[in-house]
Amino acid sequence: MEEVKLKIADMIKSAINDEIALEDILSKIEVPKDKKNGDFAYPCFNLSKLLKKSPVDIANDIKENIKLDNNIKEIQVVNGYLNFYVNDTDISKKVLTNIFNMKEKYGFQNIGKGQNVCVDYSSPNIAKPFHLGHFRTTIIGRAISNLYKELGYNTISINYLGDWGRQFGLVIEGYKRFKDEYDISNDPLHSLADMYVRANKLAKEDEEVMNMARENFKKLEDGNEEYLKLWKYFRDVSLKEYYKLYDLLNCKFDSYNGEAYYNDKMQEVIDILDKKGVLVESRGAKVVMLGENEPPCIIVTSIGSTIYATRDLAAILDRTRQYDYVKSIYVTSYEQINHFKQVFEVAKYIVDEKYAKGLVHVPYGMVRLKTGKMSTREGTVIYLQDLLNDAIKKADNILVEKNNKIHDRENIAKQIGIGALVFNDLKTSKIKDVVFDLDEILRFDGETGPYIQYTYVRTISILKKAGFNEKNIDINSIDFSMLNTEDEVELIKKLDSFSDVIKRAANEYEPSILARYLIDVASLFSRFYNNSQVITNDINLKNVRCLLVYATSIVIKKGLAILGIDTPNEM
RNA sequence: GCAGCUGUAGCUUAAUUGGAUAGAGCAUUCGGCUACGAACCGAAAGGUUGCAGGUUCAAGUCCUGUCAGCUGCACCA
Repeated sequence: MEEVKLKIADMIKSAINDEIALEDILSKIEVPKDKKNGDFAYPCFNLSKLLKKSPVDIANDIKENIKLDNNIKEIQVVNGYLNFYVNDTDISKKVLTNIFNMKEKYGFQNIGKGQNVCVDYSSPNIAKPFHLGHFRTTIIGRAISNLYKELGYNTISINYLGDWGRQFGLVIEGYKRFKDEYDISNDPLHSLADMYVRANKLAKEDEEVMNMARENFKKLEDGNEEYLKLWKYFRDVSLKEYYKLYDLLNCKFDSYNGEAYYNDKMQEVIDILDKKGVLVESRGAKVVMLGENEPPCIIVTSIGSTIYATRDLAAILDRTRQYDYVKSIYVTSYEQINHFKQVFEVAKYIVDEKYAKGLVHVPYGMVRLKTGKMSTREGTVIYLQDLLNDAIKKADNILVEKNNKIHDRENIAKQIGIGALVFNDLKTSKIKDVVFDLDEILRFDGETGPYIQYTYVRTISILKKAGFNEKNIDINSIDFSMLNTEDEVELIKKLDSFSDVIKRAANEYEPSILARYLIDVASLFSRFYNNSQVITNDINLKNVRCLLVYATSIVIKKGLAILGIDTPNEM
């Protein structure tokens, strides 16, 4: 449809004697909200002053003078709008043939030409269980990474583990004091987290404990063998638990280089800033001054230690060398907006302009409970594993109830349960806070992941029953004019906009655009499915409708895959 | 206090970036399984887009003010 839009712009331009740039016309052409107003519309109001005529007269003039080609079926003038109706059979043929030829490549656009894009997401702090907050960055980050892959970029998924910092002094302190009270091998992360919480509490009450924690971390930094061994143990058991979850969620990372990895790479950052003369002393710390009324970015603290900003800068420098990225995306909650603003500002002193320009922070809203913020100390954290178990169990119960002939129930229950959770997190604008509501998250009907999965299952179920085999299809013998119901035409036009949607979702770092698109596709398909018989005695009609069903199945499967959601073959 | 984000139907939300009658899902009421899978489809009802001004042919969208919630604001990450 994009090229039709271009043609329309061209027609309008010649009809009004070239007074306006093609670009301006093109940018004004819109897709009407109501399909009764056609496939494209051009509002003539802004021409009114220029041409000194009423919008309606202008529209009528254009209509008189325009030279149509056969892409356009009809033009109508309504209230100063010029409404264009495209030739549906043309579109159907183009779209379905395209999908049929491209198959699962449909939607791919090689805009990136293999250039590297880093996506930094998930990044849990080790020695703590994975909770709902980590889930959001993981799911959103992966979707963004997949979207950029679909645009021809080579994406590098980086899990920047929180595996270093003062907190480990406390973790070690807690471990030393309380380890005998726990069965660590059974549930290492909850045990460690609990010890940490207790040590944290002690340290707040007793300055002596805090001092010991500081000392612990200092020893760790200085390479104390016993503590290093302990740290490595914490990291290993943590990763082992995380891998289980990532496996379940089907998440893969290209790098697990966390903060510790940059421990020996920060001096260079300090040196560069120093050499450029932007590193100044302030209140005993070494900082880079930023705006007039803004706090400076602290690089070295007054007691001589580095800080998270320093590590982030070291990571940026390292990633320019390792990956030569055109874009480097950070997916974190909006709490860190100012932090990244600072870091990106300072990065201009450290890396080439092109790398500094490629830095993008993608903030998302926070998960909160009806009672307030999640808090480890209050014991009000929701652990992902528990939620996954709930969702999978619910899916399993429904499967038992609805489909007793199912083949691989255990696996399909996982696909559905997890699909529901993931989709739920991706369907709304990421910047909005989400209030945790178990009933809402575990809904399987309406605008949910399972609804879309279910629609997919119906598509392939039909194709199977119809004996559809894409290898036996002669696309040239298909009569596309038989797809003439409103349901069919609308569905086809929706399928056509898939690549547009991918592009928009990637540009705006907004997976919800794709998620909502898939709801539209599923909903349009369901309507078509309900109103029209696919398997009929009219072999030509059956063939062309099967092709539509097939195209729908491809788009849904591909779309869900980008969001990180599996498509079961039955459910 | 300063800055940023959010505010749309009872609830969860959309609106192609300034366009036509603000569009969905859930919940409620009603209708549809001897048609390819009812985790579905259809219909009804539900709106002063937080509030007040302004710009514009046109404002949920832009500007100013204001209210509410959230987040950040120097050595935690």
